[in-house]
Amino acid sequence: MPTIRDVAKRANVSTATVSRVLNHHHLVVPDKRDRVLQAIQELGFRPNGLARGLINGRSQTIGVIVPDISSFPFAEAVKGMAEMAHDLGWNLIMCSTNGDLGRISSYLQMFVEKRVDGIICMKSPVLEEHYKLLCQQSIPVVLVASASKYPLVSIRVNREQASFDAVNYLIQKGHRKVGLVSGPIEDTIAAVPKISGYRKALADAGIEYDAELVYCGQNYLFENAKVGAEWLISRSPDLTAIYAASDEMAFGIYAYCFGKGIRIPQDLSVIGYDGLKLARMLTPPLTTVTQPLLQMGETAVSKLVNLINGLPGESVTDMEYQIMERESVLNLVALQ
Amino acid sequence: MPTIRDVAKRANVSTATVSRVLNHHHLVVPDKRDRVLQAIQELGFRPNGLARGLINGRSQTIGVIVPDISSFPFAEAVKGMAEMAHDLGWNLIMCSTNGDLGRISSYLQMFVEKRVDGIICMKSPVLEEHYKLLCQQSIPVVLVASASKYPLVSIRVNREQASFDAVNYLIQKGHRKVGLVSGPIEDTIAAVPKISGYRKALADAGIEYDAELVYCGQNYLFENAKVGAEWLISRSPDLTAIYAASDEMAFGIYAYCFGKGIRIPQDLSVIGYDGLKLARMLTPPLTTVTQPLLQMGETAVSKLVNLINGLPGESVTDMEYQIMERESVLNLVALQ
DNA sequence: CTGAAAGCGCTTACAG
DNA sequence: CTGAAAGCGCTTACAG
Repeated sequence: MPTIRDVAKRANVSTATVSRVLNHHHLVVPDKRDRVLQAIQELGFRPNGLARGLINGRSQTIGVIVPDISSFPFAEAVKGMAEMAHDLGWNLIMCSTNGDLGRISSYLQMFVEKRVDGIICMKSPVLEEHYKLLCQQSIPVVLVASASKYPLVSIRVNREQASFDAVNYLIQKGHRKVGLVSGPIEDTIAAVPKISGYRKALADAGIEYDAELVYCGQNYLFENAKVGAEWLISRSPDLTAIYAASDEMAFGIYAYCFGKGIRIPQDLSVIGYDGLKLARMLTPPLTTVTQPLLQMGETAVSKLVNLINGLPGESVTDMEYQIMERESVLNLVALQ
Repeated sequence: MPTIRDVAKRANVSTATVSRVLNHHHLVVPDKRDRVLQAIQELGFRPNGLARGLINGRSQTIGVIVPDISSFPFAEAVKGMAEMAHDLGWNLIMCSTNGDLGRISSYLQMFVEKRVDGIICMKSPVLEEHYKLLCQQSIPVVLVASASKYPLVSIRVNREQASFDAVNYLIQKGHRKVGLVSGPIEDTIAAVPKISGYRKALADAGIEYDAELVYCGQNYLFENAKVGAEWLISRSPDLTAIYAASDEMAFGIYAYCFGKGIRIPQDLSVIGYDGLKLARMLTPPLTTVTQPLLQMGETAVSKLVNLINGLPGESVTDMEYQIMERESVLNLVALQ
């Protein structure tokens, strides 16, 4: 593989000059510049990014940690990151913890060794040891859909408010007995604020909270939601609506209802959370709290690049969400 | 950030000795080894991967090109890659072409500059210019679910055979009028062999081919399949089964049928292709040709690492697929 | 077993 | 505007 010295020799200049051409220094005389460019062409020379990184102290690389790349919401956000990274000329090193939080430390170590210029951490906790390491190495971090007691730049949706709005939407449509299929109560980042928004909306409408109407799953997945639907409906056959903490869970509720001959929305209204492509594919199309997942991924990268370049970033960015009205919620008010 | 010299100074040895400890050379006297280890601890030293890569000519990094990370099948395969990469101690640089094949060249260039040790290319064409570059730089490549006229190591499912089996399965169940919702005919990698398997299965059973029973979409997505279902059913109301070229397309057919009151499988049988998590979630659960997507991703990484280490690899690995029988195909034979 | 020294491929003051 | 030289942080023959 040709090096900068080969190019220099062929163009009959010094390696310094070649380097200048490579880095678009404008103080190279046109004649030499052309010779260098031509030599680069002829040799098929490609600068060694490792050597560049070593000397510049920059790798043009961003480390990304996600819990599970194949999970629907993460996959959409990661796509946004990949797009923005491409547009801005950065690379992404992708790491999936696959539910094993212990891997976070080892990935962080690896990021340090690889000298990534910044890190995006999606829905993964930043513990004290992690935070210390990041500070010590002074690597900028952007959190996505996560939370931390440390002052890190964070991009998220206000889950409590969004949940409030979702449940309030159901209430406005005349639903008084509203079930919740939630994620695990231990998930303080996502499950707890959603439950809290649910409770506030009820309280706001003067509806008493009923623990029998809240099912907490082990995760946010399909199978769990089927169990949750069964759990809720068998205990409270008269509920008219369910708020699902994820679109995939809403899908599980659909499947359960279909099996039992329960019609959506005629017999049961469902509202989801996430705003996946999937939500549009359901029959009937799912009304859901839509987070701009793609855009969150894009924003994460662009904010991180700003941080890397020394620009300040506001600590928390609340992204806009919206309740995407489709056909899974019955308007009881209109029926009266 | 401390360097190897700081460690050496603190441990009162040479940098060479520190390096030996780092690389587990067993010819370091225990006393010094311990001092070095302790100095590393105290300083929080982390070797600079860029410097190591520069000198070793290795970056411990694999470049991955996929058409769209957020697409269901790719996301599952990428998860497999990430898992195996983690287990084997490699990093993945992830690049999504997002349908723009022109990006392949620029990603390849970037991979060369980053000195990746190998490349995985998923369902993306390797053109002459790409192949030349790869040979010239002698970077090992593994193709996944792709095809190439060049002798590259390739991991795939025999799509023609799998399609043959899928259609044959329908025929065995008594279906004689079988529709096909295919991807674009220009997709010689995936669509053409599937169509060819479909035709062979019909021919084998003595059923005449009918062009009115084949719909070619623009892609493999949900919306397209709805159009396809409409197209097929309006032309041939008496067809009893449809073979969908992707699970997502099968989902589209489900949605269309649901809207029209066509029951699956009572009125129409559907068989899919891919074997996504999604297939299990449908109602009724989708019978589908299941490719081991996760495992294909894992295999891609492990084979690539072998190539990088100079071990030979057989050029084409046909992965096992299976027809996962669920509940979307009616057995007409049993009904007679 | 271990250290001094050269070198991986690049960039950047420095002097001219 | 440009070249010689030093240096980024590491590894590895080489000699001892």
